[in-house]
Amino acid sequence: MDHARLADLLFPNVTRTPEDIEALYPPRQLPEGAKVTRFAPSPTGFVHFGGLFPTTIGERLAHQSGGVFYLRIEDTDAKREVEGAAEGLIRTLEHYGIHFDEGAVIGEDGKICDRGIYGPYRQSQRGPIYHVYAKQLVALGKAYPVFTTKEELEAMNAVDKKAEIKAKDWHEDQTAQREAMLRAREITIEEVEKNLAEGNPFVLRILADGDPEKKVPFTDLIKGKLEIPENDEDFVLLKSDGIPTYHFAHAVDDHLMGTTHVIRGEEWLPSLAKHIMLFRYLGFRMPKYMHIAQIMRLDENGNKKKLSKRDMGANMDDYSRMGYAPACVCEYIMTLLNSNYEEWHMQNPDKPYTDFPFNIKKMSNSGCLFDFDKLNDVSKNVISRMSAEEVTALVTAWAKEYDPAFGEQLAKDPAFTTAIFAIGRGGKKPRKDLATWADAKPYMGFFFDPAQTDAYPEQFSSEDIKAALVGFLGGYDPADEMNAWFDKIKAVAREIGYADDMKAYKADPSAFRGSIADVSMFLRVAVTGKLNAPDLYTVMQILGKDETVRRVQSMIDRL
RNA sequence: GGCCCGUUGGUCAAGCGGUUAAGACACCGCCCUUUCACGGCGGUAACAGCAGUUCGAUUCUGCUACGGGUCACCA
Repeated sequence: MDHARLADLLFPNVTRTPEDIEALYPPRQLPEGAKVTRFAPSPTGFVHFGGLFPTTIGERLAHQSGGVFYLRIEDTDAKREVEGAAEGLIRTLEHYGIHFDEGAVIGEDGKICDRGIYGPYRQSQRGPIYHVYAKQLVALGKAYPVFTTKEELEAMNAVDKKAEIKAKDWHEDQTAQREAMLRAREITIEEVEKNLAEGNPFVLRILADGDPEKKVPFTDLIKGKLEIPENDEDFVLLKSDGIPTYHFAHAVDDHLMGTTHVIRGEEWLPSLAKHIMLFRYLGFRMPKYMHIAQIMRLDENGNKKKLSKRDMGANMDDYSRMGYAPACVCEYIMTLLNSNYEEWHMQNPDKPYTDFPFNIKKMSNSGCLFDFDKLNDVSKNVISRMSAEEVTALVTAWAKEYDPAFGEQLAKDPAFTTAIFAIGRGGKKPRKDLATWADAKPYMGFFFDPAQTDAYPEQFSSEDIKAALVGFLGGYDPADEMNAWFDKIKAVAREIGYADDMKAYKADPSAFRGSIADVSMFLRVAVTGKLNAPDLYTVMQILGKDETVRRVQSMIDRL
């Protein structure tokens, strides 16, 4: 077989050499130790939690080391591509504070364009580059074409390959595949010419020289020392439309773009042998790899499953809908990423997570379960540290989108809303009422509208309650300091036979009709409509005299 | 089914041959408290199993079990 001739036959239009291409991609001028990482999504949908995870690692590693973090769009499968997905991906990532130094970006016209000199950053636009390397491999005798007729191709596209194999016996299928592969290798130059003349499409397959009995040592930055069986599968390099497969594009792009660290899910581990082979054939130096464990979820049977796109809690846009602040989600991700993050954060409560010295060694090598309880806890802490102004702005923005009527109320008087969120905020022990913005309404919605009123517990008579409320109204003076205000409530309690001192009440409950706690509750329900609410004195202060009196009077009227 | 990866409490996890096996979340109890939220104190709860190496294994090795992943002209 004349490989050079075959190469010319297969790629008549490719005139450049790999050297020509290399010249276009000069080595990056970066400080010692700087890492170059990338996020390389296929534009087939939204960003999901399992994707944000490795992305955050890449971003941290690059920016922490003074390196480059870039975005490359792996749009090599036109069939699966979703219109507008790439733009959505970029916007979502931006929302979570992930910024790219280079790569595909959204231009001023809202369309995707390239920024940086290592592009193009969309694989669909890199066809000619891949073909140069493909031609080289053919010329070297390391790749060969496999032709199919158009009819065969259509038939292949029609069946679900994976389902088909699943139905078959694995062993039988693999033996058949192996035989077909060996046969395909024997193609002659005459057959190639004939097929080409007939216009039959071909895929380019690698000629694998590996022996799976032999293991090659490989060090993964997370998994540690691994033993990878050599690849003996003639996997596809170029599909029949001339577009590369992931494997081929990965080798060419990450080499040319100067990626130093590839961060990807551990589902890629089984194809690592292919990549090792490809880098060797191409004469490229391999980047370092980090294969990270998948985020898991629990299925109906209580078994762990990879968190995939369709799952609850997978779509990052769902978090926005649920009212999780990006800062909270990022914080949660950091706790999962590095086990010592929480400790660091407790010691540095005011520093942004980007100050945390992220360490690869501290990463877990087994898959963790997504835990909403933990997310909520982290989230409450993050929000409790925000200023009232910040909370007001974020809750209002969220509500305007997901609960417009409530959003209107919040926006009507920002000073009023801010005063509400200032309750118990600041200081050493801030309130932690909010895990999501959606928690705001049940927490403080009564300020705007005590629509639903909790019922008074049955053991209290309407007469007692009414007497307490009337008594309160009689002495109510909004100018009172908190102590004076509470003393008056105590006085009311005494008048109606309720204990004004909890110790006395607890010592002998039977001596009283109830306690000051109950009287406070009568008032709380009247004013807030709720059995539980933030500090009542402050609530009344914010509500103002007129509204407070109106609400208490309204309750009296209803009793 | 072959290959690969993994396995410390309900969850996330420290631990790198000798520890009373951290801590966080969740849960329970007590305290603080006019409710709630916060905070404080305490509690329940774990090295998948079996061999081997060793004076000594959670830690090293092997096997088994279980879980996960992968085996496309998808990434």
